[in-house]
Amino acid sequence: MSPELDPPHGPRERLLAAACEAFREEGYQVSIDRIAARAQVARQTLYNHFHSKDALFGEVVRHSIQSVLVTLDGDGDVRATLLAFGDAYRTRLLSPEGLAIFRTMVAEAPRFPELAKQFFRQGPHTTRKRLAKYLAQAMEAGELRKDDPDFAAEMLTAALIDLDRLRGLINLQTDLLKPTKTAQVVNCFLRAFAPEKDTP
Amino acid sequence: MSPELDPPHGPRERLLAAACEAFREEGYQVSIDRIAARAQVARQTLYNHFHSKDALFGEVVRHSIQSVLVTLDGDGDVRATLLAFGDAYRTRLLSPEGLAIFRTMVAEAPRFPELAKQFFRQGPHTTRKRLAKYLAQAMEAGELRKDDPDFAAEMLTAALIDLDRLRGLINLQTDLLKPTKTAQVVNCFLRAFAPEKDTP
DNA sequence: GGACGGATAGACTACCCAGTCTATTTTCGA
DNA sequence: TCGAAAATAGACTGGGTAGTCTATCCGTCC
Repeated sequence: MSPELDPPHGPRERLLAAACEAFREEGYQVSIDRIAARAQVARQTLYNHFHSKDALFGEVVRHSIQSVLVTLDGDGDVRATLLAFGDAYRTRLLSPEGLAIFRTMVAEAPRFPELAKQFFRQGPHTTRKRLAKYLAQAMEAGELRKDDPDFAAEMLTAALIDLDRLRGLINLQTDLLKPTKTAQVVNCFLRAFAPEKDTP
Repeated sequence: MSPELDPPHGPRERLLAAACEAFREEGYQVSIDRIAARAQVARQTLYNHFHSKDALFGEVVRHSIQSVLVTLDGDGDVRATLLAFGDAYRTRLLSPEGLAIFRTMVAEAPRFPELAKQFFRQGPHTTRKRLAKYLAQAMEAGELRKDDPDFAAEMLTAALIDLDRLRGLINLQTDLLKPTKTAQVVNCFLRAFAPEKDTP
Protein backbone atom coordinates (compact mmCIF):
# COMPACT_ATOMS: atom_id res chain seq x y z
CA MET A 1 0.00 0.00 0.00
CA SER A 2 1.50 3.29 1.04
CA PRO A 3 5.24 3.33 1.66
CA GLU A 4 5.06 4.81 5.16
CA LEU A 5 2.80 3.24 7.79
CA ASP A 6 4.35 3.87 11.18
CA PRO A 7 5.01 7.62 11.15
CA PRO A 8 1.95 9.82 11.56
CA HIS A 9 3.01 12.07 8.73
CA GLY A 10 1.17 10.64 5.76
CA PRO A 11 -2.35 11.92 5.17
CA ARG A 12 -3.79 8.46 5.68
CA GLU A 13 -2.29 8.15 9.14
CA ARG A 14 -3.29 11.68 10.06
CA LEU A 15 -6.84 10.86 8.92
CA LEU A 16 -6.99 7.68 10.94
CA ALA A 17 -5.72 9.44 14.05
CA ALA A 18 -8.10 12.35 13.60
CA ALA A 19 -11.06 10.07 12.94
CA CYS A 20 -10.17 8.04 16.00
CA GLU A 21 -10.28 11.12 18.23
CA ALA A 22 -13.33 12.57 16.52
CA PHE A 23 -15.43 9.40 16.77
CA ARG A 24 -14.29 9.02 20.36
CA GLU A 25 -15.33 12.52 21.33
CA GLU A 26 -18.49 12.94 19.29
CA GLY A 27 -19.56 9.45 18.30
CA TYR A 28 -20.41 8.23 14.84
CA GLN A 29 -22.46 11.37 14.25
CA VAL A 30 -19.39 13.54 13.76
CA SER A 31 -19.33 14.93 10.24
CA ILE A 32 -16.82 14.05 7.56
CA ASP A 33 -15.83 17.70 7.33
CA ARG A 34 -14.91 17.87 11.00
CA ILE A 35 -12.73 14.80 10.66
CA ALA A 36 -11.02 16.19 7.58
CA ALA A 37 -10.52 19.56 9.26
CA ARG A 38 -9.05 17.89 12.33
CA ALA A 39 -6.60 16.02 10.12
CA GLN A 40 -5.87 19.28 8.27
CA VAL A 41 -6.76 17.60 5.04
CA ALA A 42 -9.24 18.26 2.27
CA ARG A 43 -12.48 16.30 2.23
CA GLN A 44 -11.64 14.81 -1.13
CA THR A 45 -8.37 13.50 0.25
CA LEU A 46 -10.35 11.59 2.83
CA TYR A 47 -12.42 10.02 0.08
CA ASN A 48 -9.24 9.15 -1.82
CA HIS A 49 -8.23 6.93 1.12
CA PHE A 50 -11.56 5.65 2.46
CA HIS A 51 -14.42 5.11 0.11
CA SER A 52 -17.09 6.07 2.61
CA LYS A 53 -17.68 7.24 6.13
CA ASP A 54 -18.73 3.75 7.14
CA ALA A 55 -15.48 2.32 5.79
CA LEU A 56 -13.48 4.84 7.79
CA PHE A 57 -15.49 4.04 10.89
CA GLY A 58 -14.80 0.35 10.43
CA GLU A 59 -11.07 0.98 10.09
CA VAL A 60 -11.05 3.05 13.27
CA VAL A 61 -12.97 0.43 15.21
CA ARG A 62 -10.67 -2.36 14.08
CA HIS A 63 -7.70 -0.24 15.07
CA SER A 64 -9.23 0.38 18.50
CA ILE A 65 -9.64 -3.26 19.37
CA GLN A 66 -6.12 -3.55 20.68
CA SER A 67 -6.77 -0.74 23.13
CA VAL A 68 -9.18 -2.90 25.11
CA LEU A 69 -7.18 -6.11 25.03
CA VAL A 70 -5.68 -7.15 28.34
CA THR A 71 -3.06 -9.82 28.82
CA LEU A 72 -2.42 -12.07 31.79
CA ASP A 73 0.90 -12.65 33.43
CA GLY A 74 0.64 -15.86 35.45
CA ASP A 75 4.01 -15.68 37.13
CA GLY A 76 3.25 -15.12 40.81
CA ASP A 77 0.60 -16.77 42.95
CA VAL A 78 -3.05 -16.57 42.05
CA ARG A 79 -3.82 -13.52 44.14
CA ALA A 80 -0.93 -11.53 42.70
CA THR A 81 -1.81 -12.57 39.17
CA LEU A 82 -5.42 -11.58 39.55
CA LEU A 83 -4.49 -8.28 41.20
CA ALA A 84 -2.25 -7.40 38.30
CA PHE A 85 -4.89 -8.47 35.81
CA GLY A 86 -7.60 -6.55 37.63
CA ASP A 87 -5.61 -3.35 37.72
CA ALA A 88 -4.77 -3.61 34.04
CA TYR A 89 -8.35 -4.46 33.14
CA ARG A 90 -9.78 -1.54 35.05
CA THR A 91 -7.15 0.86 33.77
CA ARG A 92 -7.86 -0.06 30.18
CA LEU A 93 -11.63 -0.21 30.22
CA LEU A 94 -12.19 2.77 32.50
CA SER A 95 -9.87 5.05 30.58
CA PRO A 96 -11.52 7.77 28.50
CA GLU A 97 -10.70 5.79 25.35
CA GLY A 98 -12.07 2.55 26.76
CA LEU A 99 -15.28 4.21 27.87
CA ALA A 100 -15.71 6.07 24.60
CA ILE A 101 -15.29 3.02 22.40
CA PHE A 102 -17.72 1.11 24.60
CA ARG A 103 -20.28 3.90 24.34
CA THR A 104 -19.93 4.17 20.60
CA MET A 105 -20.14 0.44 19.95
CA VAL A 106 -23.20 0.06 22.15
CA ALA A 107 -24.86 3.01 20.49
CA GLU A 108 -24.11 1.90 16.93
CA ALA A 109 -24.49 -1.85 17.34
CA PRO A 110 -27.93 -1.84 15.68
CA ARG A 111 -26.52 -0.08 12.63
CA PHE A 112 -23.26 -2.08 12.43
CA PRO A 113 -24.14 -5.48 13.88
CA GLU A 114 -21.28 -7.37 12.26
CA LEU A 115 -18.71 -4.78 13.24
CA ALA A 116 -20.00 -4.79 16.79
CA LYS A 117 -19.77 -8.54 17.02
CA GLN A 118 -16.26 -8.47 15.64
CA PHE A 119 -15.21 -5.84 18.15
CA PHE A 120 -16.57 -7.64 21.17
CA ARG A 121 -15.32 -11.05 20.07
CA GLN A 122 -11.79 -9.85 19.41
CA GLY A 123 -11.74 -7.49 22.40
CA PRO A 124 -13.58 -8.27 25.63
CA HIS A 125 -14.37 -11.86 24.70
CA THR A 126 -10.74 -12.66 23.95
CA THR A 127 -9.64 -11.10 27.20
CA ARG A 128 -12.19 -13.14 29.12
CA LYS A 129 -11.13 -16.34 27.42
CA ARG A 130 -7.51 -15.71 28.40
CA LEU A 131 -8.60 -15.22 31.99
CA ALA A 132 -10.74 -18.36 31.87
CA LYS A 133 -7.80 -20.37 30.59
CA TYR A 134 -5.64 -19.17 33.47
CA LEU A 135 -8.40 -19.88 35.98
CA ALA A 136 -8.83 -23.37 34.57
CA GLN A 137 -5.14 -24.03 35.18
CA ALA A 138 -5.41 -22.69 38.72
CA MET A 139 -8.42 -24.93 39.32
CA GLU A 140 -6.54 -27.90 37.95
CA ALA A 141 -3.63 -27.10 40.27
CA GLY A 142 -5.97 -26.98 43.26
CA GLU A 143 -5.41 -23.29 43.84
CA LEU A 144 -9.07 -22.59 43.14
CA ARG A 145 -12.17 -24.63 43.65
CA LYS A 146 -13.12 -26.61 40.56
CA ASP A 147 -15.94 -24.87 38.76
CA ASP A 148 -16.76 -23.64 35.29
CA PRO A 149 -13.79 -21.39 34.44
CA ASP A 150 -15.82 -19.38 31.92
CA PHE A 151 -18.38 -18.61 34.56
CA ALA A 152 -15.65 -17.65 37.02
CA ALA A 153 -14.05 -15.34 34.47
CA GLU A 154 -17.41 -13.76 33.80
CA MET A 155 -17.92 -13.12 37.50
CA LEU A 156 -14.52 -11.55 38.00
CA THR A 157 -14.63 -9.28 34.97
CA ALA A 158 -18.19 -8.22 35.76
CA ALA A 159 -17.30 -7.37 39.33
CA LEU A 160 -14.25 -5.43 38.25
CA ILE A 161 -15.98 -2.92 36.03
CA ASP A 162 -19.75 -3.11 35.72
CA LEU A 163 -20.74 -0.30 38.06
CA ASP A 164 -17.67 1.86 37.62
CA ARG A 165 -18.06 1.73 33.87
CA LEU A 166 -21.60 2.96 34.26
CA ARG A 167 -20.35 5.75 36.50
CA GLY A 168 -17.78 6.70 33.91
CA LEU A 169 -20.29 6.64 31.09
CA ILE A 170 -22.68 8.90 32.96
CA ASN A 171 -20.71 11.23 35.14
CA LEU A 172 -17.68 11.81 33.01
CA GLN A 173 -15.87 11.72 36.33
CA THR A 174 -12.47 10.10 36.33
CA ASP A 175 -11.92 9.17 39.96
CA LEU A 176 -13.03 5.67 39.08
CA LEU A 177 -9.67 4.07 39.59
CA LYS A 178 -9.76 3.90 43.39
CA PRO A 179 -6.72 1.69 43.93
CA THR A 180 -8.34 -0.37 46.68
CA LYS A 181 -11.22 -1.47 44.46
CA THR A 182 -9.31 -4.14 42.58
CA ALA A 183 -8.10 -5.75 45.79
CA GLN A 184 -11.58 -5.67 47.26
CA VAL A 185 -13.00 -7.43 44.23
CA VAL A 186 -10.20 -9.99 44.01
CA ASN A 187 -10.59 -10.84 47.69
CA CYS A 188 -14.29 -11.33 47.17
CA PHE A 189 -13.64 -13.49 44.14
CA LEU A 190 -11.08 -15.62 45.94
CA ARG A 191 -13.52 -16.26 48.76
CA ALA A 192 -16.17 -17.40 46.30
CA PHE A 193 -13.74 -19.68 44.50
CA ALA A 194 -11.56 -20.81 47.37
CA PRO A 195 -10.56 -24.47 47.23
CA GLU A 196 -12.80 -26.83 49.18
CA LYS A 197 -11.77 -27.19 52.80
CA ASP A 198 -10.02 -30.53 53.28
CA THR A 199 -11.70 -30.87 56.72
CA PRO A 200 -15.31 -31.69 55.83
CA MET B 1 -53.59 19.57 32.81
CA SER B 2 -55.63 17.44 30.47
CA PRO B 3 -58.78 15.86 31.92
CA GLU B 4 -57.89 12.28 30.92
CA LEU B 5 -54.51 10.84 31.85
CA ASP B 6 -54.91 7.09 32.20
CA PRO B 7 -56.62 6.09 28.94
CA PRO B 8 -54.38 6.06 25.88
CA HIS B 9 -56.98 7.87 23.78
CA GLY B 10 -55.94 11.49 24.12
CA PRO B 11 -53.35 12.72 21.64
CA ARG B 12 -50.89 13.47 24.40
CA GLU B 13 -50.97 9.89 25.65
CA ARG B 14 -50.77 8.50 22.16
CA LEU B 15 -47.77 10.74 21.52
CA LEU B 16 -45.99 9.62 24.66
CA ALA B 17 -46.57 5.97 23.85
CA ALA B 18 -45.46 6.40 20.26
CA ALA B 19 -42.37 8.38 21.25
CA CYS B 20 -41.50 5.72 23.81
CA GLU B 21 -41.56 2.98 21.20
CA ALA B 22 -39.85 5.10 18.57
CA PHE B 23 -36.96 6.20 20.79
CA ARG B 24 -36.62 2.63 21.98
CA GLU B 25 -36.40 1.20 18.49
CA GLU B 26 -34.40 3.89 16.73
CA GLY B 27 -32.76 5.93 19.45
CA TYR B 28 -32.82 9.69 19.88
CA GLN B 29 -32.15 10.10 16.15
CA VAL B 30 -35.69 9.17 15.19
CA SER B 31 -37.35 12.10 13.48
CA ILE B 32 -40.24 14.10 14.85
CA ASP B 33 -42.29 13.19 11.80
CA ARG B 34 -41.89 9.48 12.41
CA ILE B 35 -43.06 9.89 15.99
CA ALA B 36 -46.05 11.94 14.93
CA ALA B 37 -46.92 9.45 12.20
CA ARG B 38 -46.67 6.55 14.64
CA ALA B 39 -49.07 8.36 16.97
CA GLN B 40 -51.33 9.11 13.99
CA VAL B 41 -51.16 12.76 14.82
CA ALA B 42 -50.09 15.89 12.98
CA ARG B 43 -46.66 17.29 13.64
CA GLN B 44 -48.13 20.55 14.88
CA THR B 45 -50.17 18.63 17.44
CA LEU B 46 -46.94 17.24 18.83
CA TYR B 47 -45.57 20.76 19.20
CA ASN B 48 -48.80 21.82 20.90
CA HIS B 49 -48.05 19.33 23.69
CA PHE B 50 -44.25 19.33 23.87
CA HIS B 51 -42.34 22.44 23.04
CA SER B 52 -39.36 20.64 21.55
CA LYS B 53 -37.97 17.25 20.68
CA ASP B 54 -35.66 17.40 23.69
CA ALA B 55 -38.61 18.07 26.00
CA LEU B 56 -40.45 15.06 24.59
CA PHE B 57 -37.34 12.91 25.00
CA GLY B 58 -37.04 13.99 28.62
CA GLU B 59 -40.66 13.09 29.32
CA VAL B 60 -40.19 9.67 27.77
CA VAL B 61 -37.04 8.98 29.77
CA ARG B 62 -38.66 10.00 33.03
CA HIS B 63 -41.61 7.75 32.21
CA SER B 64 -39.25 4.86 31.49
CA ILE B 65 -37.50 4.96 34.83
CA GLN B 66 -40.11 2.77 36.47
CA SER B 67 -39.49 0.06 33.90
CA VAL B 68 -36.03 -0.61 35.32
CA LEU B 69 -36.92 -0.40 39.00
CA VAL B 70 -36.82 -3.70 40.86
CA THR B 71 -38.23 -4.31 44.30
CA LEU B 72 -37.13 -6.78 46.97
CA ASP B 73 -39.37 -9.14 48.83
CA GLY B 74 -37.54 -10.23 51.96
CA ASP B 75 -40.03 -12.84 53.14
CA GLY B 76 -38.22 -16.15 52.75
CA ASP B 77 -34.64 -16.99 53.65
CA VAL B 78 -31.74 -15.16 52.13
CA ARG B 79 -31.22 -17.55 49.23
CA ALA B 80 -34.88 -17.48 48.24
CA THR B 81 -35.00 -13.71 48.49
CA LEU B 82 -31.92 -13.24 46.36
CA LEU B 83 -33.13 -15.78 43.81
CA ALA B 84 -36.39 -13.90 43.41
CA PHE B 85 -34.58 -10.59 43.22
CA GLY B 86 -32.08 -11.93 40.72
CA ASP B 87 -34.75 -13.29 38.42
CA ALA B 88 -36.70 -10.05 38.54
CA TYR B 89 -33.57 -7.98 38.00
CA ARG B 90 -32.48 -9.99 35.00
CA THR B 91 -35.96 -10.11 33.52
CA ARG B 92 -36.29 -6.35 33.71
CA LEU B 93 -32.88 -5.27 32.56
CA LEU B 94 -32.44 -7.90 29.86
CA SER B 95 -35.85 -7.31 28.32
CA PRO B 96 -35.89 -5.49 24.98
CA GLU B 97 -37.13 -2.37 26.74
CA GLY B 98 -34.47 -2.55 29.45
CA LEU B 99 -31.70 -3.02 26.92
CA ALA B 100 -33.00 -0.27 24.66
CA ILE B 101 -33.25 2.35 27.39
CA PHE B 102 -29.77 1.42 28.58
CA ARG B 103 -28.37 1.76 25.06
CA THR B 104 -30.08 5.09 24.50
CA MET B 105 -29.02 6.59 27.81
CA VAL B 106 -25.41 5.51 27.38
CA ALA B 107 -25.36 6.87 23.85
CA GLU B 108 -26.94 10.22 24.71
CA ALA B 109 -25.37 10.81 28.11
CA PRO B 110 -22.87 13.33 26.72
CA ARG B 111 -25.69 15.36 25.21
CA PHE B 112 -28.08 15.07 28.16
CA PRO B 113 -25.83 14.73 31.21
CA GLU B 114 -28.38 15.84 33.77
CA LEU B 115 -31.10 13.61 32.37
CA ALA B 116 -28.73 10.67 32.35
CA LYS B 117 -27.76 11.24 35.96
CA GLN B 118 -31.40 11.51 36.95
CA PHE B 119 -32.22 8.28 35.16
CA PHE B 120 -29.44 6.26 36.72
CA ARG B 121 -29.96 7.68 40.18
CA GLN B 122 -33.68 7.00 40.21
CA GLY B 123 -33.36 3.68 38.38
CA PRO B 124 -30.38 1.37 38.85
CA HIS B 125 -28.97 3.25 41.82
CA THR B 126 -32.24 3.09 43.73
CA THR B 127 -32.54 -0.62 43.02
CA ARG B 128 -29.02 -1.22 44.27
CA LYS B 129 -29.65 0.78 47.42
CA ARG B 130 -32.71 -1.33 48.19
CA LEU B 131 -30.65 -4.45 47.78
CA ALA B 132 -27.87 -3.04 49.96
CA LYS B 133 -30.38 -2.26 52.70
CA TYR B 134 -31.65 -5.82 52.63
CA LEU B 135 -28.11 -7.22 52.64
CA ALA B 136 -27.22 -5.00 55.61
CA GLN B 137 -30.11 -6.51 57.56
CA ALA B 138 -29.03 -10.01 56.60
CA MET B 139 -25.50 -9.21 57.74
CA GLU B 140 -26.79 -7.82 61.00
CA ALA B 141 -28.83 -10.99 61.51
CA GLY B 142 -25.74 -13.13 60.96
CA GLU B 143 -27.09 -14.65 57.77
CA LEU B 144 -24.28 -13.10 55.78
CA ARG B 145 -20.72 -12.22 56.67
CA LYS B 146 -20.39 -8.63 57.83
CA ASP B 147 -18.99 -6.53 55.04
CA ASP B 148 -19.81 -3.33 53.20
CA PRO B 149 -23.40 -3.89 52.03
CA ASP B 150 -23.03 -1.40 49.19
CA PHE B 151 -20.04 -3.30 47.88
CA ALA B 152 -21.91 -6.59 48.22
CA ALA B 153 -24.88 -5.18 46.31
CA GLU B 154 -22.57 -3.94 43.59
CA MET B 155 -21.02 -7.38 43.26
CA LEU B 156 -24.34 -9.16 43.02
CA THR B 157 -25.93 -6.82 40.52
CA ALA B 158 -22.79 -6.75 38.40
CA ALA B 159 -22.58 -10.53 38.33
CA LEU B 160 -26.25 -10.84 37.43
CA ILE B 161 -26.21 -8.82 34.26
CA ASP B 162 -22.88 -7.42 33.09
CA LEU B 163 -22.00 -9.94 30.40
CA ASP B 164 -25.52 -10.90 29.41
CA ARG B 165 -26.43 -7.26 28.96
CA LEU B 166 -23.49 -6.87 26.63
CA ARG B 167 -24.62 -9.95 24.74
CA GLY B 168 -28.09 -8.51 24.43
CA LEU B 169 -26.80 -5.13 23.29
CA ILE B 170 -24.66 -6.68 20.59
CA ASN B 171 -26.33 -9.80 19.35
CA LEU B 172 -29.95 -8.79 19.57
CA GLN B 173 -30.43 -12.39 20.65
CA THR B 174 -32.97 -13.03 23.37
CA ASP B 175 -31.94 -16.36 24.82
CA LEU B 176 -30.25 -14.44 27.62
CA LEU B 177 -32.61 -15.54 30.32
CA LYS B 178 -31.18 -19.00 30.88
CA PRO B 179 -33.08 -19.93 34.04
CA THR B 180 -30.09 -21.53 35.74
CA LYS B 181 -27.97 -18.39 35.50
CA THR B 182 -29.56 -16.60 38.44
CA ALA B 183 -29.06 -19.58 40.73
CA GLN B 184 -25.47 -19.95 39.62
CA VAL B 185 -24.74 -16.33 40.41
CA VAL B 186 -26.57 -16.37 43.73
CA ASN B 187 -24.71 -19.50 44.82
CA CYS B 188 -21.44 -17.84 43.94
CA PHE B 189 -22.45 -14.72 45.84
CA LEU B 190 -23.50 -16.67 48.91
CA ARG B 191 -20.16 -18.46 48.98
CA ALA B 192 -18.32 -15.16 48.85
CA PHE B 193 -20.45 -13.67 51.60
CA ALA B 194 -21.10 -16.73 53.75
CA PRO B 195 -20.98 -16.09 57.49
CA GLU B 196 -17.62 -16.80 59.12
CA LYS B 197 -17.21 -20.42 60.17
CA ASP B 198 -17.73 -20.73 63.93
CA THR B 199 -15.02 -23.42 64.04
CA PRO B 200 -11.82 -21.44 63.57
C1' DG C 1 -77.03 27.28 14.42
C1' DG C 2 -72.99 29.67 15.55
C1' DA C 3 -68.67 30.23 17.69
C1' DC C 4 -64.62 28.59 19.47
C1' DG C 5 -60.68 25.48 20.60
C1' DG C 6 -58.08 21.96 19.20
C1' DA C 7 -56.48 19.02 15.31
C1' DT C 8 -54.84 18.85 10.56
C1' DA C 9 -52.17 19.12 6.15
C1' DG C 10 -48.80 21.06 4.05
C1' DA C 11 -45.92 24.77 2.59
C1' DC C 12 -41.85 27.01 4.13
C1' DT C 13 -37.30 28.50 6.38
C1' DA C 14 -32.97 27.61 7.67
C1' DC C 15 -29.98 24.61 8.52
C1' DC C 16 -26.65 20.25 8.21
C1' DC C 17 -24.64 16.26 5.88
C1' DA C 18 -22.59 12.48 2.56
C1' DG C 19 -20.69 12.14 -1.50
C1' DT C 20 -19.36 13.83 -6.43
C1' DC C 21 -17.10 16.73 -9.66
C1' DT C 22 -13.95 20.15 -11.49
C1' DA C 23 -10.30 23.03 -11.96
C1' DT C 24 -6.13 24.35 -9.76
C1' DT C 25 -2.02 23.80 -7.12
C1' DT C 26 1.46 21.21 -4.77
C1' DT C 27 4.68 17.54 -4.32
C1' DC C 28 8.05 14.47 -5.60
C1' DG C 29 10.51 11.14 -8.13
C1' DA C 30 12.89 10.13 -12.62
C1' DT D 1 13.58 20.18 -14.83
C1' DC D 2 9.65 18.04 -16.20
C1' DG D 3 5.64 15.29 -15.76
C1' DA D 4 2.63 12.42 -13.28
C1' DA D 5 0.30 11.55 -9.10
C1' DA D 6 -1.65 13.34 -5.19
C1' DA D 7 -3.74 17.12 -2.56
C1' DT D 8 -6.72 21.14 -2.44
C1' DA D 9 -10.71 24.45 -2.40
C1' DG D 10 -15.00 24.98 -3.45
C1' DA D 11 -19.18 24.48 -5.97
C1' DC D 12 -22.94 21.30 -6.46
C1' DT D 13 -26.53 17.45 -5.92
C1' DG D 14 -29.72 15.17 -3.41
C1' DG D 15 -31.53 14.32 0.79
C1' DG D 16 -32.87 14.87 5.51
C1' DT D 17 -34.46 17.51 9.88
C1' DA D 18 -36.37 20.83 13.62
C1' DG D 19 -39.39 24.05 14.09
C1' DT D 20 -42.79 27.86 12.33
C1' DC D 21 -46.78 29.49 10.02
C1' DT D 22 -51.11 29.53 7.65
C1' DA D 23 -55.38 28.15 6.27
C1' DT D 24 -58.72 24.68 6.78
C1' DC D 25 -61.42 21.35 9.24
C1' DC D 26 -64.08 19.14 12.85
C1' DG D 27 -66.35 18.41 17.13
C1' DT D 28 -68.46 20.31 21.15
C1' DC D 29 -70.77 23.31 24.00
C1' DC D 30 -73.78 27.30 24.42
